[in-house]
Order: sequence, then structure tokens, then C-alpha cells
Amino acid sequence: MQKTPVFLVEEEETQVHTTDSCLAAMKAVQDSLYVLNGKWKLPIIISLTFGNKRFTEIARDIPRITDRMLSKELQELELNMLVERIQDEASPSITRYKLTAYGKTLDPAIQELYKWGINHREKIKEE
Amino acid sequence: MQKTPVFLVEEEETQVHTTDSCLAAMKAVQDSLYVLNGKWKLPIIISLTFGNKRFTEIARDIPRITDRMLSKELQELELNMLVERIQDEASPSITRYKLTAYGKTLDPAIQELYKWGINHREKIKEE
DNA sequence: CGCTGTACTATCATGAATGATAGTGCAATG
DNA sequence: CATTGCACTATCATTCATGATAGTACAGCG
Repeated sequence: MQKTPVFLVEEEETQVHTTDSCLAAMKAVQDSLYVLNGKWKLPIIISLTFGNKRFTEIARDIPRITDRMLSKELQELELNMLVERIQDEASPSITRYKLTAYGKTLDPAIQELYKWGINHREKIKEE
Repeated sequence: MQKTPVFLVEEEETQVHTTDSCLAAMKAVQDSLYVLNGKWKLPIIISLTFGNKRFTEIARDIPRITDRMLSKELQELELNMLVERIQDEASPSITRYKLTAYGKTLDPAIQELYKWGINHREKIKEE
């Protein structure tokens, strides 16, 4: 069995060939976070998992968000095809936002972050 | 079969009682992100999932990170009990960092972010 | 017609996060 | 014993994300 040429010392096992897959993992995760970056993207997405919403409805869902931020983040989410702007057919002056199918693929990740957050809050309380 | 009281359907239904669980979800997710915030926390954690490492080893794993940032982030991760600083018993001048058991509980979330990141990169390539 | 609500955009200010650079004390190494 | 590597810390500069505030165009409503 040939080992790939790593820096080693002591228990070689500790360090064997970390870097490739490690780097790949870091990159992938950073790709995700890049799309979700900023303070408000996930709150917005979460708000929209509860139904299609109008601008002000989202704003009301998310404490302390400003119009400027909501507008900006929605645009970025649209660019990344996570969120879609839709016009009401009946009254076209009404705009709504909805999660795209692609946006919904974030659900498993959000679920995990949700679970961990809940758990973490518990843990903190115990101290 | 009783349904939990959810929103659904146009008009009033769209907004019925979203806010409570929605807010809870947002908060939990934000709790998670609060702990993982910054550019480097997840890369560090990922690096450490590949084995206990010394300061410079982690630094080498993560392109472009500076000593200052690595040091700072490691401290925060320690404070949050995700990472542990350990002294080698044989040669106590050697410091290593390891993921705590608690730190490992982040794994499912990281896995999902990883999967999504991979998938997203594919999607982008297709365009 | 005036008022309120919606869905924004524009401008400016600020603070926090990060980067760049330098320096420290200690250990091991040749 | 000089040099290199390790594991940091300190200081300063800069950028970027966010916040604060104001303003716009359009619509529906009474």
C-alpha cells in the first residue's frame, strides 16, 4: 500500500492526505455560504417557506430589517434564482415573492441549522 | 386527521399565524450562524474534522488565512466549546487543536451545506 | 382630491470584520 | 549558538456590510 506523500511525523494517520478532500469540502461549504451571505438572506428565505409574500409582509416578518436591506437582499436572491418575483394575475399591481424550486433545495441545510440552533440555545441555558 | 394551523391559499390564509413559528425558525438559524460567523470558522472546523492539528497545520490547510485571523477564530471557537486546545503529553510544548464532541454535532449541518455547495457549483456551470 | 400604503431607490454615515505588517518568547535543530 | 519554526499578540489601515434617513412613483380608498 502506497501512501500519498504527506508531512507526517508521529501518528501519520492524523495527517494522512487531508488536504485534497479537506480543501474541496471547505470550498463547497464556502460556495453555499457565499450565496447565503449577509444577515438577512436566510431569514428572508425562511419567511418565504411559510408562503408567498409581499414586500411589506416579509418586512413585517423580520424584526429590524430595513427596506433598503430587504430590497437589496431580495435582488441578490433573485439573481441566484432562489427567489422569484411574481405579479398577481388578477391585480397586476400586486407583487409577491416566492421561493423557487431551487430555493427549496436549501431546506435540508436550513433544517439542520435550525436543529442545531435550537440545541445550542438549550446547551447555553444549561451552561 | 387534524392539520396544524397553517397558512395556505390566497387571501387571508396566506398570512395566518405565520409569524410565531417563522420567527422561531429565523431565530434558531440565526443562533447557529452567530456561532459560525466570520469567514473562517467553518473552514477551521472542517480542517479539524480531518484530524487534530497544530496551529500551522490548520493555517496551511486554509488558503489565504492569516495568523491573526486563525488565532482569533480559534479563540472564539474555544469559547463556544466547539474546539479544544490540547497539549501533547509526551512533548508538552506541542499544541494541537481538536474538535470537541459538541463541535462534531455540527457535522450534519456542514454535510448539508457541503452537498448544497457541490450541487450549486454544478448548477452554475450549466447556467 | 388628499391620504395612506406599497415597493422600491439614492445618499450618506458608521462600525465591525478583515487584511497587512511587525514583533514576541520559546523550542528544537544542525 | 545561530537559525528556523511555532504559536501567538499588537497596531494600524482599509474595506464592506449594514444602518439611518429621505425621497419617489404609482395604486387604491373614501
